[in-house]
Amino acid sequence: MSRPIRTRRQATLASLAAELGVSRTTVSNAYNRPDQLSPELRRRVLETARQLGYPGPDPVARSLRTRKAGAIGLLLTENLSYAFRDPVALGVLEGIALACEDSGTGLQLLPAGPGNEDVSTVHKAGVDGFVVYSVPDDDPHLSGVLQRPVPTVIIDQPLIDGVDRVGPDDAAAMTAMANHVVELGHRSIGVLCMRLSQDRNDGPAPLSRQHQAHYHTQRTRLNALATTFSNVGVEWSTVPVIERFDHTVSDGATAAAELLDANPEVTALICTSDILALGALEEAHRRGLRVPADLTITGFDGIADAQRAGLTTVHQPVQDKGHAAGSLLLNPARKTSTVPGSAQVITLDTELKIGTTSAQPRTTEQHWFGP
Amino acid sequence: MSRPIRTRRQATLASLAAELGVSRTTVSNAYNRPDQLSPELRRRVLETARQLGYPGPDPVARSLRTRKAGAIGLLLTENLSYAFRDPVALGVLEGIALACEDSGTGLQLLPAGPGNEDVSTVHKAGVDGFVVYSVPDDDPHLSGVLQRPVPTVIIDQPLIDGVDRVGPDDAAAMTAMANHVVELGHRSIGVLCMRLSQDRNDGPAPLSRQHQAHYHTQRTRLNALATTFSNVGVEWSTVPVIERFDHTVSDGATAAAELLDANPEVTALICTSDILALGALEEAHRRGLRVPADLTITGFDGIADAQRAGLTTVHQPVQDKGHAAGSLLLNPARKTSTVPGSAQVITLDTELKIGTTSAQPRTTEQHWFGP
DNA sequence: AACGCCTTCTGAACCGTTACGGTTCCAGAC
DNA sequence: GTCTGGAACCGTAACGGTTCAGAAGGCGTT
Repeated sequence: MSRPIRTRRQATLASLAAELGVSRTTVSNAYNRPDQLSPELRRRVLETARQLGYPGPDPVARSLRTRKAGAIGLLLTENLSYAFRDPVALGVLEGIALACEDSGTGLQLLPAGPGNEDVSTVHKAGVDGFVVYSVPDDDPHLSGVLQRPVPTVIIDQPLIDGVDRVGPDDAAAMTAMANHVVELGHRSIGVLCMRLSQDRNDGPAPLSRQHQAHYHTQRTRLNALATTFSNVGVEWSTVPVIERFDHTVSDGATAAAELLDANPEVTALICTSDILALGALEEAHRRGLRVPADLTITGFDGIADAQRAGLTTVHQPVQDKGHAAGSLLLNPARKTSTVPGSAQVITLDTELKIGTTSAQPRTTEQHWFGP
Repeated sequence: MSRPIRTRRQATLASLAAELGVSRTTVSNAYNRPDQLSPELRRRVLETARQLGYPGPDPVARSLRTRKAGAIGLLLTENLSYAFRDPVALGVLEGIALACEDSGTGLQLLPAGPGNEDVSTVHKAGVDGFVVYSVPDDDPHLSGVLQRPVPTVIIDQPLIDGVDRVGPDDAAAMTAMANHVVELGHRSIGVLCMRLSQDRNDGPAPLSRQHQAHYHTQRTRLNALATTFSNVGVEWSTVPVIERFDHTVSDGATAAAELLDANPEVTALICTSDILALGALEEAHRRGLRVPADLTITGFDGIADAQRAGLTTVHQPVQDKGHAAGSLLLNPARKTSTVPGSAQVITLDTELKIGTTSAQPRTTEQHWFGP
């Protein structure tokens, strides 16, 4: 197998047509509509193309004319290492890719990492639509995407008027988790959460920061916790919330350490992700705390490692999430998208999974206060 | 934040120019070469663009004119689930993505799974180059890629004249591993290998199949084993080689079971991948065989799980491999590519890692035969 | 002989942009 | 008062296709 000889200048459909003495239309038809010309002529066209080293119609020129690129873009404002290492992100990515494969569409990963302030990559991407994942509310790349006259689906966050969205009902899911912890009797809790904004803040997240968080899902989950616990008399402003910028197990561990050092009275640690919870679990073991006897730990996401660890968590179908987003973008339901305000929203089912890391608090004396 | 009102027909650079009473060139310059026009006019252009809902120059038209798509394609003839689950594939993918991110280039995953006989996706991808990974010698998508007048880099396999390649020296690496096993004294060995061809064959791979394997790296690794062991008097045709189509730990386990059932005399199991070796390890434990006392097991790749398991293996830098391939494609070294036969080849270093799964065979009587 | 129909092929418009090689204008030098 | 040089802007010609409305010719029907 060897590559065709590159002629002085690449052959084009026009030069091929000239060589054959037929019109460009005919050559085009030879590739795209075989029924529009005689088999004999088609054979000749293809044969001559081979001889001239003509590689077939140029995809870009075709895209310009047909207004179809045959690919969708994925906007992910994260380091690639995150996308390829985090189980949740990977599941979502796989789901999107699967949807693309189903419809024979390419999936273009856009280079829009945190260090990249250059929005032009979004403007330069020749794609038929965008999936947006794991992006803060105020990301400049996102507004670049929204300017483009192509359909867009946002996964999880942010929630933007008129733009399709796929995601779980975070508020309901976290409320269910909070209720579980409340019903077990915990009133002294701590929270570990993921990045709330683009500016790094590894440490306590005060109320103000919680409220103006640029990551919608984190904000929503914290709100759900705040509401539920306030309803049972826990003053939310006194609940310690520790934030971590990076999302690794060891970050979960250091966050748990930080929280337990400052608040040893805590009986339950609610984490907004399984990764953080797994780290908390490690730290608890390191301290000789028994889980759940001494400390209840809960997660969010339902990743495989969490299941292995018996973590009490909220399971969400990450692969389905990606697949739903891809399908929404690629499928003919698109036709209605011209009607304003008709954005589609797909809400995914979540499931509260009670594992072996949650139980009643050991000391329940504090509940016998009261009137 | 809300999307701009879609006018009857999308505004174009030309209509914007008409509206402003300037030439299209000027509008183009407003976006691409701010220094070519006065700040005041530029402001007016951008302002009017906003009013008209003009989203900036169309990326596809721009690509046609500039002959740059700003993205490269990744050809991977595998199920996406493989790409996203297999640690080696994931590492390679990450490396490629990192290289793309460095240069602000998009990475387009081409839908070319095993079920997809349609080569047109390769022809329709508007990209500036291709990275090819994990593709058999005779794959039709590959020849489609090679026809395209853009640079291509192949990772690992196949080896094609005049096409750039990045990969380890599989023969040398596997020879080193074979020597290690030979030096330990093993003469009765078995081999577990990955898919040799597109047609599924879960079972023994006879010599003929080994020789006409369409996966170059597997062929090379088997050849290295055959040569080394032949040199010490082991008749290669009697060495059991068990093939698995899918590449999972449990496939490794069943392959090991199959091999050990038929050849209980085997003292060392050489696997052409860590995943298979990890499966073999499982199966050995299931049978109560102690590793390495009763059975030596070796892998290939050096994935994280293998290190954790203490596997004796060959480590290859998978992420570097992807990164090297991406860089080779994207960097200006491209200029020399017109000279025929000047394909670049990057050979990556490998390292034999002796772990705790290889040792001398327990019964060495058989060595005391001979003159 | 006129008519309609089918097959096969063509001509010209169009997709939206950027590269290229200008022209125009005006301030400042001489 | 002419010349010069740079800044600002412009017109034309691609870039490489697809598409649609027909033209030309052959053939069967009435």
